[in-house]
This record gives sequence, structure tokens and C-alpha cells, in this order.
Amino acid sequence: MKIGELASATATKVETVRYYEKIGLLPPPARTFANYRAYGTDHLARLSFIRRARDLGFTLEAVRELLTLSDDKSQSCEAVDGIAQTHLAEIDRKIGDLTALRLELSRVIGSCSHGTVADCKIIETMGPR
Amino acid sequence: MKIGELASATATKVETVRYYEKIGLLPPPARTFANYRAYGTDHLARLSFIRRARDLGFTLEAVRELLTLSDDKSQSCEAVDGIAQTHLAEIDRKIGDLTALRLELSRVIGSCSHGTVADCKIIETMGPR
DNA sequence: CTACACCCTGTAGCAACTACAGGGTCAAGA
DNA sequence: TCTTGACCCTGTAGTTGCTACAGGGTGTAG
Repeated sequence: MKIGELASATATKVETVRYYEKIGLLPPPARTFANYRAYGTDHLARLSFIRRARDLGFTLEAVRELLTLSDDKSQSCEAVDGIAQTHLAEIDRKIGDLTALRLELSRVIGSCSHGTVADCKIIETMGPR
Repeated sequence: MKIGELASATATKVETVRYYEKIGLLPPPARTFANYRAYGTDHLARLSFIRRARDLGFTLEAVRELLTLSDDKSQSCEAVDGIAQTHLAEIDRKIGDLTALRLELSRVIGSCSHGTVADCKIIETMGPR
């Protein structure tokens, strides 16, 4: 299959597919006589994996590790679980940060009495103490 | 005051201060004979404002708008409130996205039976359907 | 007088793409 | 047969918000 087909089959942009190849996440496929990339089902599987992991928020570095691990079927699942746990903790941290931020911002907004900028509490909040 | 003093007074890195100047967020200060940047209290106030807005998660573009608005004291607070509301909505969207992601990832992790990679549910989840 | 902490400019790097510019290829319709 | 349009190629630069050098100059304390 050509790059456009692979891309649409995985809801990926063509440029992104080429980018994944460039950074070594997706192996370079065979080429047609016209120098077009020709992908097989193994590429489709690998790209699906990458996309799914990305959808779950894993970084490309984590995806790279997961791909390496998934190639060694006899290994223990421990390392995979570890990467996922670390990622989950990171998501929790982000949610916590955003929730605290949300609270503070909504407090700032709540203080707005809709007058002029001169006595705008939102602007005032950001001024020097 | 010199750039290092301004930076430490606002918990900012020196490079970041220069960066803000480069992108036109902080006006270029006077220079000493030795070509050192010499800041006054107006710069301190402006940088404090920028940092506070950044802490609240506003993008630099939003900060730029807020700064412009805060310069025109007679204007209505409406535009300021609008920017803040938009930002709050964006934070809510992010929290929602992360929460959904968290749920899905924890489900994936929960299915891990700690065997080998061959029958790892985490890896399996990311394989082709 | 010599360390050492500070200052300067300018450029490159980070993540993870995205968007060109400037070309080549191929199948279908007039 | 020609040409239009959709696809493909490479390579580079842009995005956000900094951060980290490299390779210099300056100022002060001991």
C-alpha cells in the first residue's frame, strides 16, 4: 500500500508517517520503481500500535520502548507495566496541576465586577503586590 | 537594577527575560556604559504581570493581549474577562481529556496479569484489532 | 592582579509534529 | 494525445516557550 493509504488507514497524516520513519520509529519500507514507499501489513500493525500508544498519551520515547519490549515476546510484562504506571502517575500530576489552576483562575474571574480596566480585579490580580 | 536582579526578583531565568524582550513582551531597557541592561520599577511590574499570567496558564499571546488591555485603563473589563473565560474553557477541556485518558489507561493497566510479553494485555491493547 | 561572578550576542536544541517549496508520477477524461 | 488533478518525493522551516551553550566582555573582592 502507498503512504496515503497507510496514513488514512491509521488516521495519520502522510507527513507524520514520514516523520516516524525519519526518527526510526517505523522501519523504512520497500520502494516502487517510481520511488514511492510500499508498505505491508507489518507496517500497518506497527503504525497502529504507535498511534494507539500516542492516543493513550505515551511520549514517542515511551512508544519506542514499548515497541522494543513488544518485540521480545518471552520477556516479563513487568517493564511494560512500569512504563504504563509511570505514565499514569504523570497524567495524575497533570490533572492535579490543572485542577489547582482551574480553581485559582475561576476565583480570579469571579472577582470581575465588569467595570473598566482601571478597577478590573483580573488585571489587578496580576499587578505587583 | 541589572538583569540578574530583575530575574531573581520575579523567579525568572535571565535567558527568559531576554527572550521576553526579543519577542517584544518586555520593552528594551536603558543600557549602562558597559552595555548592561538597566531596569526600573516599571519593568519589574510588567515582568511580574507576565509571570503571574503565565502561572495562571495564559499563553504568551494571551499575555500580550492582557498587557495591551491593561494599558488602556478607561476600557471596559469585558475583553479581559473574555480572554480569561476562554482560557478557563480551555483548561476544562484539557482536564476532561486527561480524565478520560486516565480512565482508559488505568483500565489497560488493570488488565495486566504480570505474565510474559506474549500475553501482555497492555501490549495486546495496542495491537491491530 | 587574578579569580570569579556576572553581563553581552547569537545560535541551536527540546517535543511532536505541520506546512510549505519545488519538484516527479500516474490514471482518467476531452 | 494532451492535460488536469491527485497523489508521491526530498528537504527545510515553522510552531510554543523557553533553555543551553559558545565565545566573548565587565566588575569587584581578596
